[in-house]
Amino acid sequence: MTKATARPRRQPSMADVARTAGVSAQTVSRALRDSPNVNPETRKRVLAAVEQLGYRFNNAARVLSSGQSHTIGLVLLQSGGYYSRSAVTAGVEAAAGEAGYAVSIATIARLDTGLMERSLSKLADQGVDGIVIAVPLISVTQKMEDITRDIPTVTLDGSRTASARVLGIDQKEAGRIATQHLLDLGHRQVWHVSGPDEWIEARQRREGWQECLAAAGIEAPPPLEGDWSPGSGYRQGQVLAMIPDVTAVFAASDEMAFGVIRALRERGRSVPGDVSIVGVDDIALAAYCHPPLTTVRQDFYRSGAAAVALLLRGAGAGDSLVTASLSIRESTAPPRRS
Amino acid sequence: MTKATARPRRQPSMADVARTAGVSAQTVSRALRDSPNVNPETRKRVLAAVEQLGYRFNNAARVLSSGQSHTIGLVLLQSGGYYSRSAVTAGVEAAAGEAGYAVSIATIARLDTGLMERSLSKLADQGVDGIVIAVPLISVTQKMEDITRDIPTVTLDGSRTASARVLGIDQKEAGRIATQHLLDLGHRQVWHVSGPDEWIEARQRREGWQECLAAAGIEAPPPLEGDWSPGSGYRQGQVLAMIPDVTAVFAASDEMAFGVIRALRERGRSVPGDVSIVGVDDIALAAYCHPPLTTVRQDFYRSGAAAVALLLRGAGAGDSLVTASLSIRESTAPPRRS
DNA sequence: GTTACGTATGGCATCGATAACATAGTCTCG
DNA sequence: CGAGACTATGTTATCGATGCCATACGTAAC
Repeated sequence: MTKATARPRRQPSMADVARTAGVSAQTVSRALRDSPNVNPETRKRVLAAVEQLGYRFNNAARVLSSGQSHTIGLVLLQSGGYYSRSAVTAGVEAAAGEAGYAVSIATIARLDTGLMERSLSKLADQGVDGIVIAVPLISVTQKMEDITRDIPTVTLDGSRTASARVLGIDQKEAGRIATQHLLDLGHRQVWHVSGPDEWIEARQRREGWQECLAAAGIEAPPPLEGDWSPGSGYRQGQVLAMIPDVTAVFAASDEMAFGVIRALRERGRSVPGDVSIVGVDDIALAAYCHPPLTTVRQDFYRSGAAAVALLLRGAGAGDSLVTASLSIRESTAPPRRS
Repeated sequence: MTKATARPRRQPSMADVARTAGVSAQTVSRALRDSPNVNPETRKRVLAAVEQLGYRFNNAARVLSSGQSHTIGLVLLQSGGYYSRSAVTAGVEAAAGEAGYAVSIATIARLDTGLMERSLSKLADQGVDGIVIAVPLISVTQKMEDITRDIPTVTLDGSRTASARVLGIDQKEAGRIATQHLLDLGHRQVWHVSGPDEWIEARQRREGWQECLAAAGIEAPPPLEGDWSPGSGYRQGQVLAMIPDVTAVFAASDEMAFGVIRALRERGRSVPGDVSIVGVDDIALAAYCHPPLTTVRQDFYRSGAAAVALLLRGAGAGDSLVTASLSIRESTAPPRRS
């Protein structure tokens, strides 16, 4: 080991590398990046010096002088329940990482405008180059406008800010697919357990359901609102169990769907014998619980990745909503002959 | 507005604020942070100027001059299946946020030493002040040693690096609790569907199971290895279904447990009538699927938070393993009289 | 044989905040 | 009432990399 042990632990800087390699700091900088004009021989010397000293560039300095943080911020909701969360995260991180970007996260405990403002501020303070909001925007304040004006932002739901581009999975389509499947089986009416009304996803799925029923000339029954959790599905399932002629239910999430199923069975209704149920998400358990759940699968991973692409490559790639597809399992069947 | 509108959109700097407030930049800096010695009057002027200009501090500059990034890195596994992931993330982010730290994430696609090295490098390059590894370390390379020597690191499983402090949920305890519950019900033998062997969590749960059986004077049957997913549980469940005298199974995750249940039922074994099953995690669906699953609940959120505390407050808080508790539901029952 | 241009490299200012030191006042106490 | 301590503020150097401009040397062109 040639390294002096005197200095306790200062990270070597570019100047140190330059000295070791016998060139200027500027040349080191060039050699370590693009650099159309660096002698291959020189570059080799520089890289050797880097290796020898264990040099690691200082991100802060780089950001300060270049003005680019190469970091994008991701706003998430803390709620453990919502399945798409981790898939979106993974997609964002993968796409960002591939482009050489880091991902910094800001979690909000619940849907709240104040918390949202604070998260965006936090990310803005960190100097992120772009922001992906994976949470529905319930309202857009002046402060949020200010931030998203300066920093490119993509929201993953259908809400719109002045400057935020919008990307999202086509949630209406999910509602339509699910409902149509039940109608195709022969059901005359389809009930709906929706997500919380603040969620644009929830509203869109509900609209898809309504439109599909309307197209079939059916008047939609009042939707029952849940909060995505199995427990809320269970509670609304208890309500549904008291209504005699329910034969088909579309739940806005798989977890709620299983809650509904449990409530119905406890009240003596069989699934799919008496009632057919469709969920949304296609969580891993959907195929293994009892009964295996028919559900609408959506590619959140891809959607997260697309958000980043949109952010980095600017417009262009955009607007292509990731589409939904139906996984048909045993929780749906034709209605019993009456 | 005294500011010239010529400059299109440069973020205002501290100097600008100082000028507007009629003080020096240093005073602004002091006013905006701790600052025991700033005249309240002056501070008010500064804050007014900040407000007026829409000043937002430049993180990179702050990091560069202070040497502290106020960011901690979090290493995650991309696998959607593993439930604890999002809970840990939330805990880490909450605790970090409270302490004024940002969280930067690095996801690895699978357990692989090379990928792990790259993630750590990435985080080190970003200049994080600390790292939380929420993934089992299958092996520790020289490079990883180098990085974790410079940067305080906490791993959330039981593995040890030279300098990484270790925090973790007591996984052995989880295995013991689950197994003991089954023995207490009167079962004479408990089978085990484990997680992948690279996971320390999996090994520890298996050890807990083995020790518990040993303490009861029972020779443990060979464990069946899964990968945490419902599908792997299903496949091992098919194996179990072919063995006549299986009456109790401990699965190392809830998702695998449901896979096992499905396979057993398809082969005509009822749960809990013929076979009792215990899982681990207490996912939201555990209480609502059929049958409701008896499972070992562990507080991953708290564990993530504890990791951050350990990182920031140094030692001291440490070593308190978050403990496990049993949620008893309908998937377990005494064995049928034979 | 100049002019013009391309390549490889070095020098210096700069990004924006902070640390360390310096400097006026103000207060306290023997 | 002058020394020492404390308060509030300003000055200057510094963190580490990059942008811009300058320079030295070839080399192709007219």
